[in-house]
Amino acid sequence: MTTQKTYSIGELAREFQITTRTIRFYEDQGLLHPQRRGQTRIYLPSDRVALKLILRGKRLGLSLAESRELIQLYIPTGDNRHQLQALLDKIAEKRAMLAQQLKDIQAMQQEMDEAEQRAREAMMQLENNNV
Amino acid sequence: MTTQKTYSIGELAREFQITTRTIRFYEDQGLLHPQRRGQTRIYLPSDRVALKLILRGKRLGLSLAESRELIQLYIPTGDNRHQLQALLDKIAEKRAMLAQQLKDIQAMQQEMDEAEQRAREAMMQLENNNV
DNA sequence: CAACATCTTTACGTTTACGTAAACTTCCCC
DNA sequence: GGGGAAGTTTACGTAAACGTAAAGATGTTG
Repeated sequence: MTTQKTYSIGELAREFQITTRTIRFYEDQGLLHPQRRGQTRIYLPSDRVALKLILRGKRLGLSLAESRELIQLYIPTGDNRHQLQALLDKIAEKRAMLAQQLKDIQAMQQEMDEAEQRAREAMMQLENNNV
Repeated sequence: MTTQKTYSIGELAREFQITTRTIRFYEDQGLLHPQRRGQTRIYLPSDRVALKLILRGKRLGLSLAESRELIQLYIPTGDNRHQLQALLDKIAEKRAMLAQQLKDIQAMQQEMDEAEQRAREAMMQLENNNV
């Protein structure tokens, strides 16, 4: 018997640097589904993974609704063909978004290079004028 | 004499698939600074570039405040050393963010691969059961 | 056993990023 | 010269993602 590790809401909040309010809000929005012991929420490793996905999604500008979709891509899929095709479509859609973001990041990185260049050159100018 | 091209608010809205309300809002937030001919706004190519940066920022999850910072990295920097150092710090900060996003994207792409695999396998199962 | 930490629910407040509507000029066209 | 089409300002509305506060249950520790 493999007993799973469990987490309290406070533990997760500390680990991920968010508030308990935020975690409860994600549950409210259907992104997390913790167990209960009485009133108290008990989180399993799978909840922790979901939380990681949500926060990663946030860093990439996903809405909670979008992250919920993403999480559902991980739920064991005993679906029918129609559902599976919809799933594949969603995956393709997310891929396209990621590809666009990759482009955006590369463009921004290049512009950071150029901005840094300009700043360094302006700094050199100041050095020279001060001799 | 090199006369610059100009754009109306409607032209830009159409080109970037946003509303004029949105463009005016960005001006309100200090992200755009169009000329005026009487009451009417006249946009220069530099405004158009700024708009592109804003929209790219949005795709990467930047707030308008963050995009405003980014845009300021492009303003000709006739600053003093202190300002320039602050500028370099900001650039480094944005770089770190982009690096994190890159990681996030790669992780997500891999998970999309896996999700697609699972979906395809589930589909194959259905095919077999139906023979 | 009193006090403190941690948990709970309920509910109103706040920020960001616009949407939507009203009421008004300006220009162009037949 | 009476409509449109496109521009303007002003202002209230809204969805998303929490923040913040109140009021209470639960556990544990000196």
